[in-house]
Amino acid sequence: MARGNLCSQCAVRGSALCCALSPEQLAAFNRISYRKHYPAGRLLSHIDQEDRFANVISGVVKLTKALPDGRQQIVELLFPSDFLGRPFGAGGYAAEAASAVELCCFGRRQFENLMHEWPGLKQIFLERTLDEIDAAREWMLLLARKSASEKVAALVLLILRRMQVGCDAPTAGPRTARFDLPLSRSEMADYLGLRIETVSRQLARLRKTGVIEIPQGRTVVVRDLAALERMACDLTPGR
Amino acid sequence: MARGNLCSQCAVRGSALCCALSPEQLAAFNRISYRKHYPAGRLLSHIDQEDRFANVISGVVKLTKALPDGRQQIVELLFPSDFLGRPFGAGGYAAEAASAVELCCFGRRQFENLMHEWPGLKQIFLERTLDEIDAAREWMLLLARKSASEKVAALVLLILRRMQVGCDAPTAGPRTARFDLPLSRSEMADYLGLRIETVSRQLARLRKTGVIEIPQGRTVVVRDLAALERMACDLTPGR
DNA sequence: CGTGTCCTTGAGTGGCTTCAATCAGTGTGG
DNA sequence: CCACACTGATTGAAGCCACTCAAGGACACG
Repeated sequence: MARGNLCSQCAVRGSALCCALSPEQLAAFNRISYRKHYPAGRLLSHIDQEDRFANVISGVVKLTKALPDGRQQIVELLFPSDFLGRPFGAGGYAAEAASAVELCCFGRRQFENLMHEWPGLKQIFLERTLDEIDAAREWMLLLARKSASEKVAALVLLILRRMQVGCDAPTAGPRTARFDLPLSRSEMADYLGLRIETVSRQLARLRKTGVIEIPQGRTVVVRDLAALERMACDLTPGR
Repeated sequence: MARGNLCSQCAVRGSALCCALSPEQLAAFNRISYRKHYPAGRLLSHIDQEDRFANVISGVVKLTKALPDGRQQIVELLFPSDFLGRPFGAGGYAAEAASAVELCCFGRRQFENLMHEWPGLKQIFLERTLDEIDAAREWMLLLARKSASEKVAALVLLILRRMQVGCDAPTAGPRTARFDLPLSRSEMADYLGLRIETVSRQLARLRKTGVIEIPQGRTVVVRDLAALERMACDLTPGR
């Protein structure tokens, strides 16, 4: 729990909610926030229970919903600069660190008050929330209508896009890329509405057709990005 | 297009976004809004294209997303008092009247400006948007993890709950209810991620087990609400 | 009475799941 | 250093649920 970090030097300064804050506001925000590290697999539910919210600084967080009988579904993946928490209401999700995670934490009430004091903050929070709805609906389309192979291709593409933001952002992305999946096969299945074996088989299929390589467990090399986009029925042209 | 309707006497006065408005604000809103009727099946996309938003006053509107090859999915159903439109961004949905619909329309820019002028409006809009996310994620769980019979039961339950709001709202709902489905079998399938034949078969199954009756096409009588809730894996106890 | 739409029902198929075995990688203890 | 256990991933075989294709019924309309 390291306080004293300077928000102005934060890795997600320009992309998280805080990008809407003036220097003075940022200084005020700096005073009420603190950083915290979590290992992969750690439950973050206490974040909600202790009335805390957070920004993801590094790593990936998964939000899951479950049925009483154990069936479960990841309903969102949070990447660096994403917001974690459910203001003005309950929630009902479980949050868990999918990889090692660094969070920027702050009090629920404090944040809600700041939103009322600083209209710019509420505005950008609202816009992000609307974007989240768009993303959720896009995923509904995937869950309901896409085949297993389309689903897996779409997920690889999603991770590729979200991970390479920040590291390097060439105007026109490269046609090939290498990265590590932040999810286990089981988590991929939980996000895609599939079984782990199906995910494995579809990844093998992508590998056999030369679209990707999997030199080692979680490492993926995209050989043919265009083909991957085609297979994913991707509609969002390189954001 | 009937102007001159009094917002203060509106059927959804207390439940739509406008519930956050003071009498003066409501009067101002009254001046920029007008009512419009649409027959079932009419595309409402122009609402977005003409930079207009709306509240649903009566009837049901469906929001759909589609893949290039024609596969499509209803991503949300809008009931009376729900908001139609996507402020601060694109959207990419098709809106269509599922039944005969009456809308309360207003200009996009005007509404966005009002949100900036009246913090209470923006606040309630934000809260509703967050609720929509919760609903979308609940539906993701359904689409990805529930069986066909669970899906159909959940949809009947959803419609039952959303339709009986307003007409009669006993504290503890009755254990039996009768209503008309605002959706065709085809639309039910589009919302549940199923085929029309599967929906038909599962409805027949519910009928044969005595949980519901279907005296006529779209008319449903729920005989055993508790059983229906059980079959739907329903988690939200009578809201 | 014919035509169209919507819904139902049946038969057969296929894609994903289920069950099960194997493999690779890692850590542990003798 | 190696045997062993354990976890995560892969692969195979069999089964099932929802899909596909197809026919027929119910009802409204001209």
